[in-house]
Amino acid sequence: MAKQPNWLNPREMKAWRSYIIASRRLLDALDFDLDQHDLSMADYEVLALLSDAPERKLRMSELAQLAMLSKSRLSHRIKVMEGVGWIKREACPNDKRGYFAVMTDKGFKAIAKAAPDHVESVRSRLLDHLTVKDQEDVTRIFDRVTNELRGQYTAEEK
Amino acid sequence: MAKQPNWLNPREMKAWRSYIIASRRLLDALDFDLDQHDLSMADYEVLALLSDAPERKLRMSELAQLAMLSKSRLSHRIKVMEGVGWIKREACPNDKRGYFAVMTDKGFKAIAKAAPDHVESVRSRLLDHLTVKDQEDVTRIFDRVTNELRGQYTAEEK
DNA sequence: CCTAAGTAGTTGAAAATTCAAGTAAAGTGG
DNA sequence: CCACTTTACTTGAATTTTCAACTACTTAGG
Repeated sequence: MAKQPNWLNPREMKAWRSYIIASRRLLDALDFDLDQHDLSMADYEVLALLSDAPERKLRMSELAQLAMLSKSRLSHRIKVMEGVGWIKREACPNDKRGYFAVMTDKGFKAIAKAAPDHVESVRSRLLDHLTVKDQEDVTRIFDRVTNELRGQYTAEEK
Repeated sequence: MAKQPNWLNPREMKAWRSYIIASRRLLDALDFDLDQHDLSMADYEVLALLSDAPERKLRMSELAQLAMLSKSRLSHRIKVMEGVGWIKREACPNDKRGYFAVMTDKGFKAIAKAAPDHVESVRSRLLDHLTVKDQEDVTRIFDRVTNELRGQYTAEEK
C-alpha cells in the first residue's frame, strides 16, 4: 500500500486519536446505558428499524443491510430475539427463499420503553456537548467520510 | 432517566446518524485493511502501545487501560499473541501479583510491517477527506466528548 | 425447458468476548 | 502481626460473532 510511510503529523494524529478514543468510550457508555433494558446497540437498532417499517416487518436481507450486520449475525440474533418473544419470522409469499422479521407487540413495548432513555443517553453522552455549529460540522464531515467509503471496497461486500 | 421523551430534532438526528454510520463503516474498513496483516484494530493497538513503551514492555493492567480493553479480554488476547510469538510474559519482580507483557522481535516486526499500511488506511479512509479546519474541529469536539464522559459512570470503570 | 449462476437465508463449528469466580499478593488499620 | 479490603491478574463457562459451508429458490440464457 505505502511505499515510504507517510506518518501522521501532530495535527492529524491528534484528530485521529481524539476521534477514536471518544468513539470507543462513547459506544461503551451507550451500551452500558442500554444494558438497563437488556439491549445492545445492535439489537436496539434492529428493533428501531422494525418499528419504523410498514407493518413493523422487514425482509431479513434488507434488515441486515440497514442495520449494517452480516446476514449470519442477524440470523443468529433474530433467533435469540425470537426466543425472547420480541420478533417472529414470517415466510415471504412471493419469494419462497425469503423471510420477514416481524416485530411483536412485546418487541414494540420493549423498544418503546428503552427509546426515551436511549435518546437521553445519546444527548447526555454526546449531543449536549456539541453546539449547533458542531452538529452541522459533524454531519458534513461524516457524511463525506461515508460517501468516500462507499466507493472503496469494504467487508461483506456492497 | 427521561420523564417525557425529548426526541432528537432533525438537525440532531442527522448529526447522530451521520456520525454513527460513518463510524461503523470506517471501523469495518480499517479492520478489513488490517486483516492483510492478520491483525485486528485491538491487537494493533496493543502492539503499538508496546512498541512505544520503554523496553517494549508494559504491565498488564496498564496495557489494558491504555488499550481500553477489559483485563479479561487482554488476558485472553495476550495468550493468543503469545502463541503466535509476538509477545512474552514476564513476572514483575516488585509486585509478585503482576506481569509484564513484553513484545518480542517477531512482534515488533509484525507491527513495523503493518504500520505503514495502517496509517495509509487511516488517511485514505478518513483523514484525506478532512480539511485542516475539520481536523481541528474533530479534535476539539471529541476531546470534549471524552472529557465529559470521564465524569460519568461507564463500564469497567475508571 | 434446462442449466448455470446468483440470491436469501440458515447452520454448526471456531474464534472472540463477556461474565462471574477464583487465586495470590499488597496495602490498611488497629 | 492480624484481619480485612483491594489490587492484579487468570480462568472456564456462557454468550456473541465470524467463517465457511450448505439448502433451496430465482433468474438469465440458450
